[in-house]
Amino acid sequence: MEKTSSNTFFITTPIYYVNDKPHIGSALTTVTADFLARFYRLDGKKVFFAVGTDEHGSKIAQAAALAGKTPEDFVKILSLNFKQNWQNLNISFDDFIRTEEDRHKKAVILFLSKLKDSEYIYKGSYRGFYCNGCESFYEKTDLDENGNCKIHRQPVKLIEEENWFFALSRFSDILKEKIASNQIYIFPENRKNEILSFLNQGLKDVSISRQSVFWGIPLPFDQNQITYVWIDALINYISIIGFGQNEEMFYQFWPANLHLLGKDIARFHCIIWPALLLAVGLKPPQALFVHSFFTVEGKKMSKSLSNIISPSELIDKFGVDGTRYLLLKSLPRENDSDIQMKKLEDTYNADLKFGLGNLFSRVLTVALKHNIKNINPSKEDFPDLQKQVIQNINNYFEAIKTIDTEKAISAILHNITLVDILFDREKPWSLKIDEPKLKNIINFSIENLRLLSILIFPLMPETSFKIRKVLGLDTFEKLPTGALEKRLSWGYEKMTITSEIKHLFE
RNA sequence: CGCGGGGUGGAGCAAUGGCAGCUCGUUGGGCUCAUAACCCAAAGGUUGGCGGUUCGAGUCCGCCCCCCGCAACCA
Repeated sequence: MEKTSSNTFFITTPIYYVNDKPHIGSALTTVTADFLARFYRLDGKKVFFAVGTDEHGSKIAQAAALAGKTPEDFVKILSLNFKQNWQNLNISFDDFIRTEEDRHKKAVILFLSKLKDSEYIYKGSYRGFYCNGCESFYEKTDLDENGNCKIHRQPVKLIEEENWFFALSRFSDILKEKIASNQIYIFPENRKNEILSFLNQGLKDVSISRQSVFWGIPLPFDQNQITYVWIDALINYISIIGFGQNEEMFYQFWPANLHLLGKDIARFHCIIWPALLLAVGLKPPQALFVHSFFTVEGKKMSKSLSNIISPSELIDKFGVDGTRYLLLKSLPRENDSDIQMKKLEDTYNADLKFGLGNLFSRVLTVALKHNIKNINPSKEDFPDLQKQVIQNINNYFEAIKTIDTEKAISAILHNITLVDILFDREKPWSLKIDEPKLKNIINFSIENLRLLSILIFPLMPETSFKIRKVLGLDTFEKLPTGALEKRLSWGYEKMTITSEIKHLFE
């Protein structure tokens, strides 16, 4: 079945496993998704932006027991923590799904029933190394040099149990074809190539259930087996838009336009998930963006190194918008990239405090010094520079198509520089009030600020609003189709400088 | 020889075979409207190594060295 509307945009982040805390990695994915969601709302799309938490599995059950809580109470608190973190980062999600919610469980049960009805499910046996302490299975590669569990340093047992299997192997060719032809568009390209080369080796079937786990969703056709958490988790992408419960909404948004994810979970999303969907007759997602990881001061982020940076640490230092900006500018695409506090501070100062912030102050100070409050930009205000501004805006749009946030930001910075150069060249502060050039300079600069306020909105919504308020402009989070282009045209509206100037960034 | 990506000034990146550029940082100068801000300039490179093709190679070819990603149920 086709999507019922071509104007919708369904975008997701992974649902985060509640056993880990939110860190700058999960914040990175989430902020990037928010940037896109906000952009597409401005661009006239009907956006559905989904986030959530993954709450099942034996690890959670153990952690809950350790904390002396029931799993239900335990995950509720942890899930809320994620939600609050995203709210703190001003994430404009449209819905937040928890795998413990009834609506999700219902969707999982329906999905698995359909899967069972397909010819792709069979019973087989699963072999793995079982650690009593962890109550979970490991692969050989997960064990330490003595073949013991890394956490408990205890010997593990090779256990074989009956599981239900999904015939993933039968999807190799169809997936290859769809990915190679970009019907399932995986990018950046290196990730697509990786997935394709993996597919070329042929796929093995995967087990979709566990016997030894109790915290999860029982299979509808075998109550003794619990749905394997990954299968459970992936289904969130359809349960959140009403799979099996709200058909109208579901077909409005499915297939997803874009799944965002980190490279660690590329396989599940690029192979297993599309195969599962195809098995039950649903369309695979249209696009998957796989980003790379941050290292911190040259080292992998890990609990054992205790070098994990939390979003709140960055917010304390750089504010919400500053944090969003720095994450987006640092988004690692093809390769991992290194985060260093010193560098983040440098970037914050150069781009925000002394770039955008300083520009805002100097432009408004000069305008008010000459008592110019009413701004009416025209095509005659430095047409050569206008051309460059428009070129940069085009570059910004192009960059967003490929989720190249660094390039999008670079386009914004270029427009800031244009005004700084103009000021230095024309020295408006020294001009007399009746010199016609003065008006052109102020017009150009303020109009550029207006355009910037729109361009930065998806990145830094609060800062955008601050600028607009001072310029006497309305604020908005979504626009009808085609309206963004109009609003980005030179001289779209008159402005009146209304309030006192405050610094944008401290 | 498992598959794939890459090695370019201190950092991050860019260059259909045609003067090796951009952003940040550093240094010097200018300016003083602006948040020690802004503008200009300079320094800084044998483009990982060796060889080859070519009038001309970061770019093409061969060999070598080094880094990184992926190699399945880690939720």
